[in-house]
Amino acid sequence: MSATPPSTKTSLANLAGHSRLTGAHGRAVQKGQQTKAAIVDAALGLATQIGLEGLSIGALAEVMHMSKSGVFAHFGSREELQISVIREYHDRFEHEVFYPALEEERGLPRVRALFANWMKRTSVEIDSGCIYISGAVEFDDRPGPVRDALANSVKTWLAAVHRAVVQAQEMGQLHADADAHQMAFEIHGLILALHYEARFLKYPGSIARANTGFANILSRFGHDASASARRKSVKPVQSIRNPKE
Amino acid sequence: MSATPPSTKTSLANLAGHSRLTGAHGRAVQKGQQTKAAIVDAALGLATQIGLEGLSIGALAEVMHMSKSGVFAHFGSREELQISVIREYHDRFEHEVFYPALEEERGLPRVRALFANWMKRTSVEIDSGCIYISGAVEFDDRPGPVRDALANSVKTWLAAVHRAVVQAQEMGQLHADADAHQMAFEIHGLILALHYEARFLKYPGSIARANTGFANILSRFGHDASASARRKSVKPVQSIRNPKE
DNA sequence: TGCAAAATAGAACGGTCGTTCTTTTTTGTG
DNA sequence: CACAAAAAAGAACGACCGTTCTATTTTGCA
Repeated sequence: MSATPPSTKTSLANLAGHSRLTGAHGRAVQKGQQTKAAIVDAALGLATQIGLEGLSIGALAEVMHMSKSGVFAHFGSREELQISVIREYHDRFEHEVFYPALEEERGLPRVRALFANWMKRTSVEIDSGCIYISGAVEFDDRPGPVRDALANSVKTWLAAVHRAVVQAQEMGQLHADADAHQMAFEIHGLILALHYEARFLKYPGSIARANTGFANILSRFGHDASASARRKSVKPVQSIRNPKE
Repeated sequence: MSATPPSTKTSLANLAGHSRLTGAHGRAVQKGQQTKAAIVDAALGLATQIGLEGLSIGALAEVMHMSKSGVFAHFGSREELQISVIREYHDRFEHEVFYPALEEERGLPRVRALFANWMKRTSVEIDSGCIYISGAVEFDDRPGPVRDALANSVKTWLAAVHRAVVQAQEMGQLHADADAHQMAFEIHGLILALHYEARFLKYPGSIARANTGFANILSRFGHDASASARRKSVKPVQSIRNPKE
């Protein structure tokens, strides 16, 4: 929560490149970006614990040993701070979960790697909290740029999972007529149930259950073992087909 | 969100029965309980939308066309108000989801009914929000009586689902060696994924996916079709067995 | 080293929050 | 109808919030 490098690209300050030095009047920009990155880092730590909505500039300033206005000046608004936090989280998620999985070969191995990395991260977040989950609840029906940033970030990730499943299908490692969206949905559910039951309810064994659930999903959508009765999984349950949504 | 009857038992006011009339000095209690129930009803409506933490006495007073202190006096603290809301939600959930399913016969039919009723309610909550989900995020790591009330309520419900699954096992309608906790976990995941993807991401088709997922689970844990290769579902994935949690 | 620009601090603002008091109104029954 | 108890209103509190404005300090190149 604090060992990460400054990561330069914090946000929309230096639009035109010049990757360092020279502002309009030949002036270097450095210290600002640096402390801003440190602030975002601390803010991310706070936000994962108490949520993006709970994140207050006063508390953040205290953690940073700075004045409220000093912190505030870096962002110009609380919303921009929240968005910066989301961007930072997105980047870290990408580097910890997504990119490493790309080094596994396309198809089932990559799908497994994506889930394994996701699980690793979620296991940590059982203690720390997860912005993608708490943020979803906080910005459920609160439109605006923060919600958009959050939703886009999540959608990008879920699309990556879906894409990996489709690739596994194309390579003949999963049933060709299986529904990749269905599989991604069920995997997402496992992660959410893990987070809920382990972090909130403190149920032991949740991590093992999520892993087992993933194996169960693979064994149903894969066509190795026992591909007998059901293809394309099963029809929806008879009784409830709510026309809504 | 407002058509429900007063439901008398609001909370810890009239401990000793006398189901109506006569306080300590031979005085009837009526108007108070009545408006208190109305306040809780309105509070529940607000809390499902903006969360238990977002629920403010000022906003609630405005909705009720009352003064802040007038509303406050009924609860004595914000925490007690939140707990009252949780109790009210618990009762409604019980009456809409749990009790009706008890009229189905023990075993698989009751499991199906529980899930169907749960889905019906969740489908509504895609628009309104759900306290069990938002509250879990808000009180993740915030100990206290509110968290306890919420967690106990959820645990009661999840235990009921688990019990129904075990009964279906005992009646030979599911694999005897299947893990009932695993099945309950996966079902819970479907509901959470539905809520997340439909309410936050606005993905269409989520309801159908949750229903399909349930059918998939049944077809794996049930022993009718294709009970070939895997019993007790599958072993956890090899790579990640995090000792934590 | 001087000096402008950038970064930070400090004080104050209007607003909302939960809560506490005191006062007024409403209620229900003897 | 009277009258005490219950319910509701009203005003004020201290605390924190995001934000604005002005002053001070720090920074980094000429």
